[in-house]
Amino acid sequence: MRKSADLRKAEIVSTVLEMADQIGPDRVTTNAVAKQIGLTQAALFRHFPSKAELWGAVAEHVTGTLAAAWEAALEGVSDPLERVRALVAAQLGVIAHTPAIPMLLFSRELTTENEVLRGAFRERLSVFHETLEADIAAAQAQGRITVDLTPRDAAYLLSSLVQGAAIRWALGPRTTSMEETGLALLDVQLRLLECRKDG
Amino acid sequence: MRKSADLRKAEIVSTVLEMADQIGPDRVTTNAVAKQIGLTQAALFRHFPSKAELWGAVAEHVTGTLAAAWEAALEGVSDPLERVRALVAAQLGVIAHTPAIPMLLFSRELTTENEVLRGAFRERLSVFHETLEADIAAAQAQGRITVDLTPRDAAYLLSSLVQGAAIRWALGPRTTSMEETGLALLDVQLRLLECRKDG
DNA sequence: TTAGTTAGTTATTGATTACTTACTAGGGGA
DNA sequence: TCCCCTAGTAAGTAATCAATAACTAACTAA
Repeated sequence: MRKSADLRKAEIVSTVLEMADQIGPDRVTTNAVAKQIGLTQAALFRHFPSKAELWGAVAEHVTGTLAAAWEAALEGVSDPLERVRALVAAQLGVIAHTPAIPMLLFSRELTTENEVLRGAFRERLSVFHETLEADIAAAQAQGRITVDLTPRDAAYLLSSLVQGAAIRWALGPRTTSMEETGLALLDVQLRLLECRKDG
Repeated sequence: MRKSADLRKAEIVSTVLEMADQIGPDRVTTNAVAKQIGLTQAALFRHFPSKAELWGAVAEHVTGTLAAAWEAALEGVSDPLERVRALVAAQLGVIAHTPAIPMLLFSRELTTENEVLRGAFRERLSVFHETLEADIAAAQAQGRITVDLTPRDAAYLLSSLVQGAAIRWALGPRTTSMEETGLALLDVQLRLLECRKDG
């Protein structure tokens, strides 16, 4: 079936992401992608001049999805503690919906192969970290989070929580919901971070 | 230079680990390894019947190193809080010394390709988690760690801390010492976990 | 109706992969 | 000294990879 170039490009990108999760990013060959979609291998190169540019489009899609999820999560939320929770929850949600992301971070296409993509990903993750840090600092200023630690360290602990949950889920049997277990652990960590009222 | 088979095998395994870190696990071809050592590619197959068995030896070496590090760290340490710290510190140390480990967890050789290796790695990591969990429970019984969370969740937080530190270091510029920053963050998390004396 | 555009195919390329076969050299033990 | 085991080499193999070339069918606008 003949599709428009835009639709086909989007289909290729999403197929690459699916297959990257299923068989690993480096196993995603042009032939495998084409077969999965129902095209010939050569047809891919009508939409993307090289495989590297195909991976570039995939990376752009992923970083765009992340940014959109953060923006949506923070939409109209002003309470710093709620913003922290919303950010982490959004991150967990995107990873759960796009399980190839953790593997992608370590794939050769985004690290060894393409230094630009590696930089783009790192920059995006540092934006996440800085946003987290700022809201934590605000919560500390309100006396809602303990000042026993720096906002930077608290942000590291929270982003580590996401990464740990993602790793366990990606490597595990994937029976449980990553989002649920991640959010449950987030609640535990936030309770530790909150200033205790008891004596 | 002609070496004994045992020495050569060990040299091949350690070379694979080094190159896996430098260029990524899937980029480690038999040709690249042979060239790095100064042998012909065919010589590798005199020591390992297939590349899969070579990766098996690498995985065995890594899991063995981890187990040895844990044992050494816990040697003669009975205080549960100290054991927790020693375990996490040992884990950070091994990863810092063998930086290919995080990438290895997501490589096709240990996930898609070889289901046995994947299982071996997961089992080893769950042993780490259970040891951590037991010592945390002991520390809680002593009233040294808050009972606000389950030992399981606390262990998840600590292993996530290691994984997060490893990821940031592996993907980052690697200017700082992973072990130092990891240990510093460990202190922060342990302080949050410890029962507070103030009111 | 027709001419141009574009998504698609078939067939093939050179490079690289893991792996094999047949041969060689070198060192230690008798 | 001689011999034999073994680490190593030279020269290939089939399979698979990304990419290219030449061609075709389908859609669109004039």
